[in-house]
Amino acid sequence: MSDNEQGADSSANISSVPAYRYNAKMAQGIEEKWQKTWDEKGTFWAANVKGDLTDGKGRHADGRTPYFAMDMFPYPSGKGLHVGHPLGYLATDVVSRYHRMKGENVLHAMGYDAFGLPAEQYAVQTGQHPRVTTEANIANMRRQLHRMGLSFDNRRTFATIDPGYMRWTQWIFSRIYDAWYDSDFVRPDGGKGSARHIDTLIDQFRSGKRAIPGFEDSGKSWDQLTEAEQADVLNDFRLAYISKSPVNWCPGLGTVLANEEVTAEGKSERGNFPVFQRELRQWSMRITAYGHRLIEDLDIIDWPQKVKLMQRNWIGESHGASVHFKVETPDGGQDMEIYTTRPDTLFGTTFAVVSPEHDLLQHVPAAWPENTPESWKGGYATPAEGIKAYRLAAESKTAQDRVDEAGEKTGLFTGLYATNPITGDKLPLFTADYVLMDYGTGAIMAVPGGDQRDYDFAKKFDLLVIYTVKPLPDSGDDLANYEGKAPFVSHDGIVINSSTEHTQAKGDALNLNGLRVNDAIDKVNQWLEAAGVGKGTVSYRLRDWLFSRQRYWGEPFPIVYGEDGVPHLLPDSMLPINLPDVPDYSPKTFDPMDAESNPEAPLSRNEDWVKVTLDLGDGPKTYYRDTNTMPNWAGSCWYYMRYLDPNDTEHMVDSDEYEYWMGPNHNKESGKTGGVDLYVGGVEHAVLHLLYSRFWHKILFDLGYVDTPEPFYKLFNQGMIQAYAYTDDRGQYVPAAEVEGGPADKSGEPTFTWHGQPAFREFGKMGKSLKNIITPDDMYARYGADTFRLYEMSMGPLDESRPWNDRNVVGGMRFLQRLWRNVVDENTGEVTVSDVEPDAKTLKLLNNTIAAVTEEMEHMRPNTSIAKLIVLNNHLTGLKAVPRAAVEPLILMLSPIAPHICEELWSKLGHAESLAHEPWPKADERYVGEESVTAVVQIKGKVRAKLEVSPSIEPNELKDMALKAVADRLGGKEPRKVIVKAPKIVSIVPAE
RNA sequence: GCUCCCGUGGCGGAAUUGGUAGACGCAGCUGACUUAAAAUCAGCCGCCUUUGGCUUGUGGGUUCGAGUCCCACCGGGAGUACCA
Repeated sequence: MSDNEQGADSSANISSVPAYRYNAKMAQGIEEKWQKTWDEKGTFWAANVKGDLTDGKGRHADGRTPYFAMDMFPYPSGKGLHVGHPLGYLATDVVSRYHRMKGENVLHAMGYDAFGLPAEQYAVQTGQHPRVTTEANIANMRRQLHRMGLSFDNRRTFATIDPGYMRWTQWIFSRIYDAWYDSDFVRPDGGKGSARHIDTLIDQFRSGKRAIPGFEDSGKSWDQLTEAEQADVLNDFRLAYISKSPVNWCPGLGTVLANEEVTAEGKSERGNFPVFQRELRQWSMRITAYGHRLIEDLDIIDWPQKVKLMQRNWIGESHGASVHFKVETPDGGQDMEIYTTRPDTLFGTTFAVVSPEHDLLQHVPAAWPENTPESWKGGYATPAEGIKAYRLAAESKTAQDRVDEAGEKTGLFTGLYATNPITGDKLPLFTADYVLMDYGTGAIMAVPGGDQRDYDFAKKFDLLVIYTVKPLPDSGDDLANYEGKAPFVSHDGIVINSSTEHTQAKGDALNLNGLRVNDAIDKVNQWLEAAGVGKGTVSYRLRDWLFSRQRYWGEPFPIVYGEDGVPHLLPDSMLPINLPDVPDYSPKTFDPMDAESNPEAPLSRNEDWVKVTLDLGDGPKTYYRDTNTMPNWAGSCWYYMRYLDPNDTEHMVDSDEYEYWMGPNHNKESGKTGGVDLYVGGVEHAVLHLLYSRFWHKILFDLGYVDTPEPFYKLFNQGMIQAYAYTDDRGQYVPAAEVEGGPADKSGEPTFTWHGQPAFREFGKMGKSLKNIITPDDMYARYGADTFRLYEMSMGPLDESRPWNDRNVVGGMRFLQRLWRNVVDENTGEVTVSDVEPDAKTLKLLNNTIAAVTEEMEHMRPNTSIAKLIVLNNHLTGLKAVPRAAVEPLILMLSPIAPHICEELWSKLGHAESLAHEPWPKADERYVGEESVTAVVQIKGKVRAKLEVSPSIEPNELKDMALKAVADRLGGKEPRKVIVKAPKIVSIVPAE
């Protein structure tokens, strides 16, 4: 290849710009040339241990350490990328290139999450089939990413919509459907509880080892049940099951949604439409079975604390007790089970509350008991009448209403009384909407002396308040500070007023007085269990994962229903189940407030597809396909494994490849946990994708398909790139590119103008409507991909958000130009480096830079790496001749960040092979460190003198020098104290 | 309300276990080169009342020494919300 091809700039001949200056145009030529070379030579092809990826071009895996660096794969939206999107991709690319140079076998690839709402909505907008628009969007995104020089193994790319991929998504669903959670089973790793094949459950039913729920007293054996009865029993155990409880119905989107997709305000995360609770038959996944393990295993992975905390909070494990209260009802009494985290406060319970949906409310008396205070009746003539009205009012409240009114308690007496099992006290039973049906048991014991909500309620209805915990004696706090004003809610306290001595309780005596709260909880739990009225339990906030959507653009379920409505799993040989053509693939949406509307799946519009004749082992019969589709999270739950073995038609992933790339011993950095070595993506997936993915992985682990319990060992959240946007004086956004900066005003604030009018700056996201979008394509045209990469990597720490500032990009460009000039004569294009030995100072700087940059790269700090490389380059610029022995390591160290220009310079320096697999420079220990250091002499912490000393100076020698240097300040007096930290600091405390 | 994170020059940001605050870049200023400009190169560049003093959101504390540790407050961001 000739230097002239990309070096000569035709415009340079007219102006005075040197012919071989590194500028945008030259960068473009260099970059496209190297991208082509990498593609042709398969430079970034990672070698597999077996299978058809072990072909000639990739280097063979042979014992090299594997390193798997992965990005959260993107939705190919129609808008294309802006400069904020690829920050994480650039980070993983820099890391991948660095590890490749460390001699590791690096797996780095990119796929596309192409099902789901964004792709479908874009298709609906443009009136084209989703497959057409999705594939066009993928092509455009692939082009933008390719132009960035990302070092992907392009043989391993795929999209979730590919039939060869979707087949395995459906296959995994089938495995989950055919599994149940055996909480008594001891796993090979020693833990208790495991997913197992549904046949093991059937065996337990058959053998009588486990009673068949619902048929305990029927005397029927498993084989005497009808097919429909069996299916119904199994449904309650399967990990993928048809839910019978209320689900989130979003009429505005025309689909049901998972809890994770509903905001705190009760709106859909996408579109912000109201969401209603409706009883609809929908697919659900039993993620609650894994609640504890999903929390527990956070300890063995290297994730940001923030994300771990968000997952812990979302799962919301709380330890408490369930306690049975007897309730006197007209029909002879009912049992009420309550859940509490503070069983130690049972003696402070003065009333009880059930949620308005609670079953107990069907057993209320016909009339109010005598002496019922008027305020408890809510103005209603009978309990039943009041409860009906109260329930209706509670149901009509949106989640937002509940949030707004939090603190303002409402409620109604039920006419019933519950008996406290410890004290024997008769407690009035209320219903109130501050008790939620879907948490705990939907019923609580109210302790106004120890809980703010119960206290508020007690004040409103004039109920008794008893304190059963007082502040610790040495806390400086006193119960008198609370009485009549507030509950004492802290766990740090001493139990009081809690003994059966003066009560009518049955069973053994119990005295909690004087105990610390946690000890009292243990003691009371033992008592409850012994008395048979309760026990310690664990409760979760996490709900099962609603898994079906009424959408066209998703994976169909591998399920058909017989004429009798019994579901049947289709055999693996029938996979994939492809999407049919339908007359109209757009979702059926409704008035966003129409809670009574019913979902209508687009797939149901193709009757020929829905109704099929199949032979499922007992002769041809008519079946009806499930017309729901899976949520887009399905495809992204397991894609990381497919990169390992993308073309396998026999397995989801080959077990030897899994072992090599992700197994428990694949890489020292991931310890024994295994998993993806580095996973980079936005924090917005903390409780969505990352929770679902862990859940699926654990099922596959339990069932033996993978041998590591966690999918992602190290997680890193990149920050967001923010941007300035500008408005005119009417508040309309104006194009940011056309705004000019003005002088600072009187208060020091900068001013801005747009075509002469005043403009106002605001700060936030990059977006089309804000008219401040800058695309990678803009950057390629103005500076080239290397400068773009350099700028994004130098902006600051990768995990922090920061503003894009167009003006600063030029700094990176200048650095690359200076590096170029250090190697190439701008006018002639000749290589100018010298083969002379570097001088002592250059050697020092070079080796210190290598040591420092290596350290920075290990910790994913490209910003400080770049700063140090600039220092080295600036030093070389000042030399008469640039030594090859100094500039070559510099080029190698810069190459992960600005790979194209470095490849070009490397080849100009006479190297025939790409530098992608060149060994990372190693610092020569003889030249690391400094000749002399500046020691600082401080008096009372203030710098009073500086001394140039040897790094190995003896502390006593340094002390003498320091005392001499500041002798005049000490006035001849002996200092009170001298602290010597050789060779950097001498700190002197003078005499008074 | 609760929990977590973050506050450093005009701007983006540096600063091992507490040890010279402001690396590197942008912007700005001076000079060289140039008819001139750009580019490039060499310098300067926290603030003030400049032999010195002050300075990492504010006020305290611990320490010989605090951007870093502790307490309180102010400001910004994120998560979460009647979860018993």
